[in-house]
Amino acid sequence: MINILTDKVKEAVFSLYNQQVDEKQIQLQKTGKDFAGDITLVVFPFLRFSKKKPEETGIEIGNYLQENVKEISGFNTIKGFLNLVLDKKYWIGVFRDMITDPDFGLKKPGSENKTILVEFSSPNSNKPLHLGHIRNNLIGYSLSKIFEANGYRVKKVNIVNDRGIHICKSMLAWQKWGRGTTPETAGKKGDKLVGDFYVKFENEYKKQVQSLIAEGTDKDKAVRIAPIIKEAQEMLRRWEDGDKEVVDLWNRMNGWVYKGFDKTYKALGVSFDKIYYESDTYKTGREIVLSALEKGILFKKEDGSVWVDLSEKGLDKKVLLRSDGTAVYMTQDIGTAYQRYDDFEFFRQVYVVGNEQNYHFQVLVLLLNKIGYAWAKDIYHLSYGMVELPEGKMKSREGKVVDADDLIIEMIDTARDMSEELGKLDTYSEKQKEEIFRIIGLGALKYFILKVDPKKNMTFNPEESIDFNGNTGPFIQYTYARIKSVLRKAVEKNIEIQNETNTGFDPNKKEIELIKILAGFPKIVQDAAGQMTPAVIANYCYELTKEFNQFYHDFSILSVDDYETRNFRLQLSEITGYTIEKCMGLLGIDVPERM
RNA sequence: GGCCCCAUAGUUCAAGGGAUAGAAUAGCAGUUUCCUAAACUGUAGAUACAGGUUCGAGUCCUGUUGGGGCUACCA
Repeated sequence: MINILTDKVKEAVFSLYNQQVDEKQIQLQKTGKDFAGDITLVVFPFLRFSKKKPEETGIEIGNYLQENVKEISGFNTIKGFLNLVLDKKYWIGVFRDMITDPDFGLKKPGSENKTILVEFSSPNSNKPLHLGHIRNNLIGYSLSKIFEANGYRVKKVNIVNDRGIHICKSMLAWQKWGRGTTPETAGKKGDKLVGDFYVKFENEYKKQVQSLIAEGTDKDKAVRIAPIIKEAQEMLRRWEDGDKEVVDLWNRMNGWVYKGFDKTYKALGVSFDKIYYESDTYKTGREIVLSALEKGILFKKEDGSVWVDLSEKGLDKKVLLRSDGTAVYMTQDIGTAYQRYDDFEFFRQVYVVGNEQNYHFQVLVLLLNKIGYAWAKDIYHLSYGMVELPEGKMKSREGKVVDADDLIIEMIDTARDMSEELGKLDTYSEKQKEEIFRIIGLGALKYFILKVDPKKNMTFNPEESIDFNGNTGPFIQYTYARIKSVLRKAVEKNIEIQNETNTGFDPNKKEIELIKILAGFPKIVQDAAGQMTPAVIANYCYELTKEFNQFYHDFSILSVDDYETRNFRLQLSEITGYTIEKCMGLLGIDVPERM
């Protein structure tokens, strides 16, 4: 519709004022809430052509459009705004499209014939997942659904940082104080157990540093020479040499962690098409760096370390291989990116990584470009904001974190308490009930996080986030359950919904309003992909839900005698429920049949 | 020190340079003989400060203040 109007406005200006206008000057937008009309044209840009007052210009263009566009049934102008009213028949036409096309708003998977890679999660293998990872996972997962809905082939990938000093710290602490503990003997998830040893290491390390300082060593030196950190570094060297004992322990403990991660991923409802491990990709990275060094793209310092100079781009020099030849984070990321292009020939690669790594990705892209990879330009860093707690930033070293598993359980518990109190599910089996509690609890958590624009920092207040009223997941789920309930009642009453709507049918204002919102779904799906934000979907879904609740409150559906009205309202309810389900699906949120 | 990001009701979030800045929550006041009241209705409350660009600025530019991040031969 917007496209048709854009052309017609161009025509109008040409025929009225004999001027060509640039499409950028044609601003068509949704009419504001308190004004009559559906689409508004901003006429200010045309004043220099018409040489008339804004209102007169608006009326002239309005007249032209009404005569030449059959869907326009009227218009009004207020100041420089031309509000166009679309005919009810037009809206009923759109409504029929929605009803006949179950995939309304969604493109066929793979119709774009382009592959987008979405990297998310990217955990370290030395500690459990926390709230920050939850935001990361939810954004990444939702985004891949949104890309799919726009017709792209999507590959969800994860990179595990399984190599480096951090994992050696956990390993060392386990050797020292573990006494052979395993997740089984400790009765603990593997990632939790390994995380505990990481904390043990850090505590001991801190102690050693403090006593060194007390003995008169200065702080910087103490941090470097504490015996336990020396041991950890030695262990890392042995790992890089392939020392069997170290590698075996590394494999064993990582295995525990992955098992734990799998549980958390499963509980969150996210999955991956391919998991990369830094321990595999860092070697590729090193080869690339070495060959680039030969070509003179990089340079070597006297001590043998390899660097890239990005000062011409306004950035610093950056180390790529240490003087002992070992790889750093950046080296590994070069290797991973290369590997992925080799695997998938992506049209675009989106990294869902926190904004504290903005600099890292800026360097990565410039570097890949410098090395000569044409696909470097197709890399996009979706830099999401930090999740803060009301008392400030989470600090994993100080144990000030919200654990992912704990949070999920807490949300489900709250859903259970609330549901039992309301007592609407008393006739269901325990198993059925638990499934509903899970859907609600997770829905609350996911929606709370995804409704915020990824780019922005957000505050997570544990008390407020478990509120299930207002702009929340459960509010939307509740509306869905009510719609389902009405549809079930219709079946009980032997009322069959006919898939037809007479163009002569005259919906009331609220019904038209709902159709208008429903008709906006395809654009929302596109916008969400374009702006790479699930929040667009969440806010749309909330708006739709609220509108439906008002309709539901004000009008009867089943008890209407007039066949046509009742059938129309049932269709409207069905399509609203279906659209809610699609939206929530794009967010990775399930909807319950009842609650 | 240098570079980057952010600042909207008490609080948590919205607002592609466009109309009277939307919601939610907390507060106050209401709505259940009727399809699920986890609902609906009403009420009050905000663009950090100072300039500038523009017909028009929460949005763009400059400065100030306040907050966060990066600036490792950690990942």
